[in-house]
Order: sequence, then structure tokens, then C-alpha cells
Amino acid sequence: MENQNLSKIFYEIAEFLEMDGVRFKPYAYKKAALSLESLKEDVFNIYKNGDNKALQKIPGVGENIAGHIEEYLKTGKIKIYEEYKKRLPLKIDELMMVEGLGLRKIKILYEKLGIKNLKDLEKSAKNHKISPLFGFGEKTEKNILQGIEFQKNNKGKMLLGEILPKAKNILEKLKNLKEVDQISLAGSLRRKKETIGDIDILVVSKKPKIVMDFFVSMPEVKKVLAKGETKSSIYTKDGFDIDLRVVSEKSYGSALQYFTGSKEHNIALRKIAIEKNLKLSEYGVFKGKKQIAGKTEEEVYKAIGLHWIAPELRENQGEIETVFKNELPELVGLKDIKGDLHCHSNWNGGKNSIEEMAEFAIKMGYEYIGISDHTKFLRIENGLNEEQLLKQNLEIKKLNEKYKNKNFRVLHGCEANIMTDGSLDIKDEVLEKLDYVIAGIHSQLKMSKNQMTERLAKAMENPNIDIISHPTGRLIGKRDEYQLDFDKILETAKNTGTILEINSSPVRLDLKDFYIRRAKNEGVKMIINTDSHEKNQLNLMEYGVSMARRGWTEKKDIINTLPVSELLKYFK
DNA sequence: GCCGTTTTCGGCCCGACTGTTTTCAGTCG
Repeated sequence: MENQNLSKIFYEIAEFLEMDGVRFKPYAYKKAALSLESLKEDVFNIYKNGDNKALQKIPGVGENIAGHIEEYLKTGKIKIYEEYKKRLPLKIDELMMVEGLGLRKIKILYEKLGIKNLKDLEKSAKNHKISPLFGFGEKTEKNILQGIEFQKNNKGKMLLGEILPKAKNILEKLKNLKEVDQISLAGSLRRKKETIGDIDILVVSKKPKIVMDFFVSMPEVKKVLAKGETKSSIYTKDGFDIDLRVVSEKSYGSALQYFTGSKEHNIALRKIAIEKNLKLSEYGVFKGKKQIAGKTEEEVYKAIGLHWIAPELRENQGEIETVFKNELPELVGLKDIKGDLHCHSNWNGGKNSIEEMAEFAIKMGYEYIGISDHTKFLRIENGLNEEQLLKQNLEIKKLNEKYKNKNFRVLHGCEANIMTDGSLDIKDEVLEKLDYVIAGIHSQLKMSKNQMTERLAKAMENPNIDIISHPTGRLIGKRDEYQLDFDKILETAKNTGTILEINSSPVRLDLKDFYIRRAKNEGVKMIINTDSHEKNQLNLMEYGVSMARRGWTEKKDIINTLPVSELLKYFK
């Protein structure tokens, strides 16, 4: 599928055009790139089954860009792109990571000093070659050096699960100020993206100066990046940025809407506003000069003719079209979750006993917990063999006697290993005795796409396997997903009634939002589990639920929203 | 370069802050 490659090329062409100071064209190329990125159909098929005209039916693709696509499909190259790369042979991504450097400045640095990458940039800045340039200065040069340093210490973005607890701490501190009337997280953190670049906080206050002064002098602050009456930014000792905005009460809703994003969602909303002869900004919805909405988000959406949209959906991936049709899903919530079926005990690599795990689950208000320890192939985790599993089964039966009158139940499963040929490392006659079986891939992760798809599909056809754990195997920022034909996996899951896991572990979040939405569309059932190796990790459930919400799922798509009797019906 | 529920031409989201200017461009979100 060439969609992603083409999308990347068009994004880059947009950047080149922006460097040249061309107006509006970059916007067109970016739109086409975005459109291709989320296009379900393969452009090659669209072209093969139609022609150039068929390509022009793709939103954002007109005569010219269709021509580029055609050229690419025929020759593997796009001429203007190749020319740009030759003329401006720069590591744009690398240079753009430096705060304060944009495309215009990057081009000037290349033309005047021949700077192509981060290394060149650092050298020039250290030798004070940058400050004499027109439009640059001492401060810019210093900021560039600091930006490079920041990049070195802080590669990439932070995990949602790492940053959300820290953000909540800061939020609490600000909340305690008597000058703060209202407060909320905003930005990608409020949309619960799997990785977060920085923290955005929005505040209502009649005394913004006091709030800003407090904010920039918190003990967490390492550097103040900007400070104004309405907007300040800090860099913390933990290595991330926090932006704080202060607005008045009458603009709180519109500001919250605006600062929550995403950028694409906001642009779409503003266009809708313009069509209705209104203006939408962070200060409100305006008819001429008169503000007609802004106090709450609901009011803002309503003013431009829409129902409120949950932050997790605001990615301009169809939510606006869907809200027009009044067909937005009623998203699953943390409160809907009745139990957690992927939990490890101290029988293998876990920290707590089965009883301790169960007690914690009861405190969380769950109706059941499933113990699913590793099996024997995973020696490093002390995986259980057949005999140990049967022994564990007896212990769980005994424990359930204790909970008989408590409306709580411990279910017995295991997390078996899918071997390279798709078989399991535990005999079927033992698996049959368990309440359910999770199976996952933990070895030989680099098989070819065909082999890996075959391996997983064969496992799903095993009548004892109910759930596939962490189906794509990625570790965010550390390890890519397995090579898989995901459409084939969905088809097999559907045909065999196999449930796909949404693993809540912050580094996994697997399935990810994009796949969750595809699974939902295909009618494949999912389960949100934590993969806890100690009792406190049961609290990670919120991250899995966030992914599920970003994947548009409702209660009915997620089987652990069901009471235990209903749940068991979904197992083979 | 794309697009049209007033348009096939004339628009293309909006505002704050910084650093460099001396009225503004670039960057960011």
C-alpha cells in the first residue's frame, strides 16, 4: 500500500513550498497528505480500477496532485519532489525539532551557512555564525543551542501514562490557588493521545498576573520559556513543557475547545462557523462583533449547529460528519468496566498473591478478576506448566468459596504462548479446564508478514483460545509492531469469535486507537485489560479505556463491561 | 493547488508572544 509513502511525500512537498514562501499551496498539499493518510482504500487500486479522474475523487486531490500520484505509481518518483530534495538537501525533521526554528529560518540557515542538519547547526551556533544574520540575533543563537540540548536529553514524546499523573499534580497545585476560578487540562493530554509532547492547562481567573507569577516560580520550573498576561510556558526539571493560558469566564468554553484541539478539528469547526457567517476563536463564537457563545464547550458547539464532541474524538477523522448525522457513538467509560482478565500473580513473575489481586479488584468495585499467568515456554517469567495450572485451578476454586456471598468471582485463565507454527505451549486438555485462555506472541517477533499473519490466524482458530493479548506487539518508542496483515487478522477474529485485547500498559496500548476503530467497524469484540504484574497496576485500566474511546468504541464493543454470566458466553 | 447548499474565481483559521525590528515576520499552538 503506497498511501502512507505518498502522504509522506506530499507533507514534505508542503514543507519545501513553505520554505520558498509560496502561499496557500502548502495548505493544499498538506490536505491531500492528510486525506491519503487516513484513506482506507489503496490508491493503487483506485487508480487501477479507474484512472486519473478516479484519483481526483479523493478529497483534497485535484488535477495536479492526481498527476503526481499517477507519476509516482508509474515511475516510483515524483519529479518536483526529487528536484526539491536536490535543491534543499536538508534534514528538515531534525532541524524542526529545535524549538523556535521553523521552515523559513531553516532555509535561510542553509542558504547563508550551508546548515543541513543538527550537527551543522550546533557547530555554527557555537561559533557564533548565526547571530550576525539578518533576522537572527544573540538570543536566537542561544535558544538554538538550548533547543539542541533539549533534543539530546529528551528524545521524542512522553507516554500518556508517564505524563498524566504529573500533569494532575500540577493541576492540583494551581487549583488550590484562590485566584483560580476554573481549571482544566487541554491539548493532546485531554484528547488522551498515546504520547504527549507537552502539557496544556487552561485557567479562568480575574487576577491572571498572580496566577502567572505563581506558575513560573513553582519549584518544578527549570526555565521560563515565555511569560505574558494570558499565556506562559515553562520547561520543568522533569524535562517537559507546560503551557498555561488564562482566560475570562465568558471565554472559558471556547478557549477549552480551542486549546484541546486537535488543530485539524479546530480548522474544520472554524470553517463551519464561517459558512454560517460566524467567527470562532478562542474568545468565543461571534456574530459580527457580538459574542453569542463561549462560556461552555457545549454552548460553543451548539452555536455552530453541532452537538458536543468528546475530546478523544477530536481528530478530524470523521467525527464532524458523524455529528451532523447525529450518529456519534456513546463512548465506553471507565465506570462501565466490570473486571480485568489479564492479571499475573506471584505464581509466575507477578508480585502479589491471587487473593491480594482479588481484594484490590473488589476495592475498585469490580465484579470479577481473571488470573492469567504466563505458561511454561516463558521461563524468564516462571511460566506455569500443565500440572501447576491445575493446582492453581484448585486454589482459585477455594478462593471463590470465600467470595460466594460477595458477588465477586475469580476467573481462571492463562496467557499461553503462541509458538512459531501457531500452536500453544500448553496441552488442550488442560486449557479446556480453564474459564478462558489468553494467547500471545512472546518470541520470534521478526517473522515475515505472511508467516506472522498465518501464525496468529492459526492460533485464533484453536477452539480453546478466547483472547489474543497485545495483538500487534509494539512497545511505544522501543519496538515496532509485528508485520501483520491486520485485515486478515480482523477477518479471522470475526469468523472464529476470537476477542482482541486492548492492553492498557502505557508502553503497549495495544491495540492502538487506529486499529481499535477498524476492529469495531468489522464487528470484532474487544476486551480492555491491564496486564498487571502487581495489584496497583490494576489502576492502569484508565489508559486502555482512553484508547478504546479514541477508537470510537461503545459499551457493547467491549466484553468486560458485561456481568460475569454474560461475559462467559463470549468464550468459545 | 483545491474548492463551491450564494462562488468556476477568489478565497484559503486565528491570535499571542518573541526577537528582531522600528512596524513586523516568524513561530507556535
